[in-house]
Amino acid sequence: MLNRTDAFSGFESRNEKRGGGKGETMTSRKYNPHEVEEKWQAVWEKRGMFRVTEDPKRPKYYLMEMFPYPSGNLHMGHVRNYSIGDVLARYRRMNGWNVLHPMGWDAFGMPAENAAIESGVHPATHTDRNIQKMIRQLKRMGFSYDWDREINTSAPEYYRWEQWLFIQMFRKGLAYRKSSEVNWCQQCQTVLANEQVEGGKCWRCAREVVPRELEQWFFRITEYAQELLEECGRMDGWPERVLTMQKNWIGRSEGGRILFPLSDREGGIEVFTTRQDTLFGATFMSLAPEHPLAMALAEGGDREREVRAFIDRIRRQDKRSRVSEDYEKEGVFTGAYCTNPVTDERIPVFVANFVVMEYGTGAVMAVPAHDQRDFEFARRYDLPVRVVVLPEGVDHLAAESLEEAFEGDGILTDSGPFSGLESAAARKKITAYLEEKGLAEATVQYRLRDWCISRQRYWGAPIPVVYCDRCGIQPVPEEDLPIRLPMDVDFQAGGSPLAAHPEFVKATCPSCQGPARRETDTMDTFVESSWYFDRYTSPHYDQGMFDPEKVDYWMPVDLYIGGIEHAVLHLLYSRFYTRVLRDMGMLKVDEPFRNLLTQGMVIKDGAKMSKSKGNVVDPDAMIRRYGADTTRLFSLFAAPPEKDLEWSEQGVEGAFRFLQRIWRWLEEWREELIDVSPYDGPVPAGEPAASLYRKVHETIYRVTRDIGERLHLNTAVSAIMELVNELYQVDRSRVREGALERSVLRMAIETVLILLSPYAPHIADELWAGLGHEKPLLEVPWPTFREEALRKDEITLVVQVNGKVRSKLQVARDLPQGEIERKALEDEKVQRFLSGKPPKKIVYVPGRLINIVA
RNA sequence: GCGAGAGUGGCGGAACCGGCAGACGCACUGGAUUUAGGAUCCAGCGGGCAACCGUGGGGGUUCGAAUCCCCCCUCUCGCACCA
Repeated sequence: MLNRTDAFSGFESRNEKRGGGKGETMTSRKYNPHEVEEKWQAVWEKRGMFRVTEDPKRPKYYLMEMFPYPSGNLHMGHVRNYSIGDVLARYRRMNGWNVLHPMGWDAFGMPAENAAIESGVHPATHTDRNIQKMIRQLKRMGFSYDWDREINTSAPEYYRWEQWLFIQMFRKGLAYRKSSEVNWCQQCQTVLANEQVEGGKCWRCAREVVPRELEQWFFRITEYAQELLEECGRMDGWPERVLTMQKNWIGRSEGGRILFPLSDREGGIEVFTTRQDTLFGATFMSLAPEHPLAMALAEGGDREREVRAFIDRIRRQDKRSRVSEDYEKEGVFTGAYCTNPVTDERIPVFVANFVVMEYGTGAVMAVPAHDQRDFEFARRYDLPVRVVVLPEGVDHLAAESLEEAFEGDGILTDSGPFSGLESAAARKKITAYLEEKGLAEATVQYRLRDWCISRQRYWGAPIPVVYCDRCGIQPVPEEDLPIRLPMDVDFQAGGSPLAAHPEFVKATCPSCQGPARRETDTMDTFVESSWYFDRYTSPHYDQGMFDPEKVDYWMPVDLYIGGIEHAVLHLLYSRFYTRVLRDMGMLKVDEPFRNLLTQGMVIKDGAKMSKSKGNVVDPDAMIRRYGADTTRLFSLFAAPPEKDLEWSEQGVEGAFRFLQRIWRWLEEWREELIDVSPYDGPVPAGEPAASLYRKVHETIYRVTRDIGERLHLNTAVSAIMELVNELYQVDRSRVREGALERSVLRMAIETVLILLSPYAPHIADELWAGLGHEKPLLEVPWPTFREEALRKDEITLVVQVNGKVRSKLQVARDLPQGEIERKALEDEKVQRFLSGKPPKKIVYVPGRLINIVA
């Protein structure tokens, strides 16, 4: 363990013998972060400084960070995320905004339940204990949360409204039940979310996960696919990267559905294709092994056994390896044929391992000449290849000598009346032609699938429905909400504890009053996080999900900060939920998050911190050794927010040194400055006062812009450091003789403290109070800079010859161009590089440089 | 394969809209102070003796390019038999 005195050793001895040198004796205090931080945290709490209410007189600013799962341990990723948020929240407050900055707990989820299975501690107890621990950690970091708005998603007061909304969604058909294939762990006897399957294995017991067909609850997110996609194009406050990921995830393709009638029997096979222009080249059909017709077509024929064996084999294969890159394409002929609707040819129907049931119709028209997969398949099984699209400028392609499919658009050939058309036009015409015959329709296909929200787990919000043998699925009456999780459950039995709880399962049908069976699945935890930002606006409201007036005042969130790992799931679900609530008349906004900041990971030794790599840095240890201010400061200074941050112990030392440097400077100057008021006027006459004054205003300008506009939190720290370096250059004797007024010096150090306060609020408040101030810095207005202080009377002009810097000129800011040119040409160094030749051209950029072209 | 982002000293990173490359910090070196320093303060710190050369490599536009354009290389992330 680190020794606390290590960090302070410099002070211990220094303090003993301070006071000599400059003829003064003062008892100086050493910087003890713990003392300072705990003191100020208590003051802030006592003043209730972080509480916020609606205020029509001030502009609102809703800033939040993604809430954590209460694991019981704050990690560096949290520290970074919340430090970024806290700087911005404090900055906005000091600039006059009414800032909502809440925190809560994404409290449902598997880890608590797994802990219960292993240790016997109830998930609720486990979760509450963890929350208490993390609250202490967050408070110890000094984050400015309004704790009165704390949300715990596992509280019945919260999930009650989630159940309520579920019922509304059920009534509108937005929540529905269907059979689907899910990840099933045989060891744990439960469904696993996709993100809980690691490399095809259960993340807990490492047993192979198998697909299993189960009835599940879904939310109809696909209903909003088009709107969710379109809005991506207008969300200028989100990183392009995230929008692209969402667009890809939604995955819109325009195409058509085409019916291939079956030969020798009733019915047909419907395919989805984006390449209607290649229809004349479709020489066989491929079905997914899961396709209902796959087995049906083979049944009774001589290929039945072979087809069954193939389908069984493929379906047993792990889904993951089935979609891997090196998966070899194979298939089996079903013995059946269908008819190409434009050529009237009989084409064989295959079952192919690379066709997936989940996309389109689970059936693909195979065009080997123009699709690489079909091409490989055709070569392997010796199926005909027919070229029907020629690349621009090519008038013939021999199918036999083709080495790969031509997948581009081109000019149609061998396509009956459509030959000669361009691909794009042909797609439309061929679809229209078949539409008339009732064999096709133009459709849009999305990759996005409906959101499966049921989980066969205990620690989640119960889905509020009952099953009645007579009346079917019945939503629970609203007055019976919340459907509470029973506490007396057995976790050791395996399987879902709710299903094994007879009193929970036993229910009455709200329709016929007869006996019914309660749903024992719980909701995906992503459901809770899809609306918690609405709930923060009125967390104790008990008449509905949230108070309509308050939600209208605060929403949308002005800035949302979190990790990129939620780029699709959580952020897409929240966007969906916001629209559902809007369409129910409960919200007036379309989008929940106006601006999104995705912060980078915290890494150590080049890798993400993880227990298995043994490179975890514990925030508690950092606080113990350096304090919260240093921990915050380093995590903000070492990299810009969006980039990954390499944790460096030496870097942390540097941040700690910087804070000590400010502390020490004030120790040395306090007596000189204690009775002085800060200078508050125009640029003072005479040096060094004017220079220091300018530096102060330049710093205000830079820090304000870096935090407020550019979100470059790291460079703002650099700017403050520069100002502090400048303060260390101040010559005490010049102050004594009056060349540098004490008031200017006082203004400078006060500015340092104000600008620093969002980053290191405790030490800033301590030193601020030490200067005699009563109010904490959070209640002090942010300083403004004077324009005229940024304009220097005398500027350094760069002099280039042929684009290379050769000299510099000190000139008056408003010196006319002619004068400047004359001075530049007279310059000795310039003359050397001109070697007597007259300049061909002179480029003058006012205030910046002059370039002489020889 | 497709899409996005990135490549700058020994390291983390600055450099706004094309105008002094390397701010600030770390590491390192020297000095001061000190019984001592792994503390503090001050100074130095891309390469090269120099002319000069330097922002992944090559070309281009421009008076002038880390920044804009074209080609290539490398890395990171996302998607990926999507029909």
